[in-house]
Amino acid sequence: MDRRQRKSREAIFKAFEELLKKRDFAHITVGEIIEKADVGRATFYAHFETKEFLLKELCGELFCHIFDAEENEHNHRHIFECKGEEPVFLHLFKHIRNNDNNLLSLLSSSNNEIFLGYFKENLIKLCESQLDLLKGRSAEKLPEDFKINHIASVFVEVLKWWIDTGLKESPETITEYFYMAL
Amino acid sequence: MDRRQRKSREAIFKAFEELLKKRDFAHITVGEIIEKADVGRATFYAHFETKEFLLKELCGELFCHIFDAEENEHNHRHIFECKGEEPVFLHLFKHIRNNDNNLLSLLSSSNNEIFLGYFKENLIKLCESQLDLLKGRSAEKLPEDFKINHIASVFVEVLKWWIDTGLKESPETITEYFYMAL
DNA sequence: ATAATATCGAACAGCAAGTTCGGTAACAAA
DNA sequence: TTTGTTACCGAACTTGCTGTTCGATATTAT
Repeated sequence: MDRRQRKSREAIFKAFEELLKKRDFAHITVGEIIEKADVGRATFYAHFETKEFLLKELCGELFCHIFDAEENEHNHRHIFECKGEEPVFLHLFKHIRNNDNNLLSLLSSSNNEIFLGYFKENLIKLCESQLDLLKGRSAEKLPEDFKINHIASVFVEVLKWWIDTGLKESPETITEYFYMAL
Repeated sequence: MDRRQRKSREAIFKAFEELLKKRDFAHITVGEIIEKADVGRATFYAHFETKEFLLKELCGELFCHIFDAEENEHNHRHIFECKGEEPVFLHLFKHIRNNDNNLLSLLSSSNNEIFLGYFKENLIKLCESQLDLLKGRSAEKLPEDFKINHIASVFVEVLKWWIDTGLKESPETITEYFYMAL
């Protein structure tokens, strides 16, 4: 890809992320984005059809980097590789509190619902391999798709509570809360 | 209140609800609302500052009728009074499937996240009196505000799943699912 | 009957979205 | 280095929606 294209694209993404931390998505204008990114109006529309497509692509990159990296080549370390023995949900809580990929900033903004929605979508794929978490609980006999959805839902809701109450607990403690709530 | 005012207000609410069933809130225009409601543009703005205020007032009326009626006088039967012995959550599931107050239509539309958000807000007040649902479970030792939030969250997520999968279960069954998932 | 007021309808300014186009600068390949 | 291509700029433009204004009309309450 042309270096100019890459530069413009990156500048737009970066400006957009900055704005998303501080303002509702609905109230962000293309004018603000291109001013902060310092690119021309026509350039923006050469890259993205609309504001909505920009958001979609941002989320795609964001969660692709976090969740889909496990299918990559061996030279690329992703979120689930770093400490193979730790429970995957503890990993997630740790990386989030670390603000990796700027995720915490976005989940803490007024746009949290948007990003939590994308987050849950990707989480569901992961939860299909975690059904044994419900072994021995009253929930064990529920329909499979209900259980998958339930695990992902509880994770997202615990995460939301954790962020809303100011990240007071350690990742280890909040992981325990998560298991207890399941 | 002037009869004219009441008529206009009702017409606007009704038109707005119809549109909300079929279209994203963000893409509904004031022009569409007043055309469907058959009122003048100035009239709309005499009643509501913006589209957003209209939505807020609609939700206020909607959930006030459902949740806050228990503080009313005795001659008004609300959602929690009709069958005093039934569990309150079963009541809720029943009334929702009944499409009382048009709630199911709104929760099934593309605007479901908006209404589920308001729904959860109101549900939390109710859940403060339902903490004994977690007695004897692993979740019993969690912080109180966590538990309240958890019960409301699971209810909303179960409700969402129920609607998304086409209301295939009876209210009784889905209530059991809810208790098993807690 | 009278005074108050809600409505209408049409026009208006303001703003943001998305398009167009000619000129300029950066790029990649020979 | 030269040449053809491509991305960018910037400014002007159309379009569509928002929210306001105002005089005229019809409805309401007293």
